[in-house]
Amino acid sequence: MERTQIARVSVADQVAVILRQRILGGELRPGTPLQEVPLAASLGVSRNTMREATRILSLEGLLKRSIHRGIAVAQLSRKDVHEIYHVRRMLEIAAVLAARDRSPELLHDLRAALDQYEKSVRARDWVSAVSHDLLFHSLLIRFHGSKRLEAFHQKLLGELRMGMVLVDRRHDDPGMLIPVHRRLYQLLTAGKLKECATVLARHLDDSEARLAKVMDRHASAEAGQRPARGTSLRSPKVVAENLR
Amino acid sequence: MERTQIARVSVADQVAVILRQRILGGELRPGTPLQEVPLAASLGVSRNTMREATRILSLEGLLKRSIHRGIAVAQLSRKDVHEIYHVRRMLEIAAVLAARDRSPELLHDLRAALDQYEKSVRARDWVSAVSHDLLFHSLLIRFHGSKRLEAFHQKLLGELRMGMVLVDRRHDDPGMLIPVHRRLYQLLTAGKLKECATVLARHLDDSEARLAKVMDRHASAEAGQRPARGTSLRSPKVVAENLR
DNA sequence: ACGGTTCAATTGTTCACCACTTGACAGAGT
DNA sequence: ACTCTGTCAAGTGGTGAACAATTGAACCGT
Repeated sequence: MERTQIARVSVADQVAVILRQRILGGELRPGTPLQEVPLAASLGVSRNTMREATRILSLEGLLKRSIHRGIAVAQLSRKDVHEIYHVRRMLEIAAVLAARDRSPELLHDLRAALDQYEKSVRARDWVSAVSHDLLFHSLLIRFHGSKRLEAFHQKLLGELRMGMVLVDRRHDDPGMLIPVHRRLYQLLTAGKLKECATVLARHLDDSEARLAKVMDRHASAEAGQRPARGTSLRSPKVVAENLR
Repeated sequence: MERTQIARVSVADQVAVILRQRILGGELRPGTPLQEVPLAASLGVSRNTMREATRILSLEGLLKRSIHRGIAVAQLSRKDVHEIYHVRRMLEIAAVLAARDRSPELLHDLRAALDQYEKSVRARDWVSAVSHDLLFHSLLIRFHGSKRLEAFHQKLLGELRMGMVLVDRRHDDPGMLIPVHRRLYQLLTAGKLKECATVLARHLDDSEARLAKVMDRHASAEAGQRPARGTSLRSPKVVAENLR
């Protein structure tokens, strides 16, 4: 029988999904302050429900709550990026090395992610390309056979993606990564796990370096435009000017 | 100046802390159904605040929410235990191997945890003993230098501890683990990381086996007392009988 | 014994309200 | 001009009461 999981999710969860999409999709950029009342109104839910949703996302690390000061989309520092890549290296390499018993379906999923990735790149759909790039890495984690690790890794990728939305795709070619991923897949199916691990390690190093570079460029460009202290969460003046 | 971080936590967070203590301390046993209204009333907070707290704990894995069906203290299966130990092995062993640059303060904290552990065992304070046993392992993770890994590991230990509260301490001697921990500490300070890692691996295997054994015994004992299906979350009959 | 119906209990969600904190602003004092 | 201080509006934290939706036990007729 087709076990179509009936949509049995609370409104708060759905709101969290929507906000997550907007953040990860780059619609809500890091640092953006959010106000409960307008946000709740814009989605047609109550303030309490919105608060539950923001609570979820703040525990995921996508939003940052400062008590009595408001909520803002989280911002990744270069230190955060380095930390996340350190953990990714450990988890993903260990996953590949643990891939002795690789199920056909998992390999099939990897293949599908790879194909979708290439397809998106050819179609110049960068958002979809990044998604399938990261999906490929998520699938690697499944070799561990641990739901908890999968969830944790997914959370890490979510945070990382927040840093990625900043990058200017005109100066960065996601298509470059196609051959590496394809190589990883081939080595994996061939059972050459150690070689696969070393390629993966280099791939992650390279990936981190590219992201760090683009973040540096972004940070220095930003420093010229904004005050050094960063924008405060509250800004009555702006509101007042909008009312005029 | 003394930067005493002023307690700046929301009520919901404090409620979460209290519930966490009760769950981890064994006061609220796995499977126990919780009702929002009485629980909120017992702590003197509103239902909304209590819902925020339960949301936090359910995301931590300590509570399990079934929509419209209520909340219950989560229950660990043997499969969960195995999974958690698999992840622990990976994280903790990697941490030890990464302990080339071991700071004196971290070593000092490890030493302190060790001492406290032994002290608690001598005082027959099992709850405190378990706490410091796990604290020792948490500190190991700090060699990674990653806040995110620390938080994740902490979450794993929290879940694990929920399984531990079931064990009957009369049939299990926590003091047995003292020499192993002491050995780990010695090897670590001596810089014999590889040897330390193998000892740690065996320690974790042993630890898992002991917990699995005691959980099996508990499960079979429970099966004789309760209906096979497990208790349902709602039970109006009981309430009605209490009112008579 | 079986299958459908009723119904009270509980959770999900909304709403209105108040307390408290924050940060901008204006005026006093130097 | 500069700093300090009190004021004030905006916004979040938290409460309590209401209503809607769902569940599952009890009931009922066959």
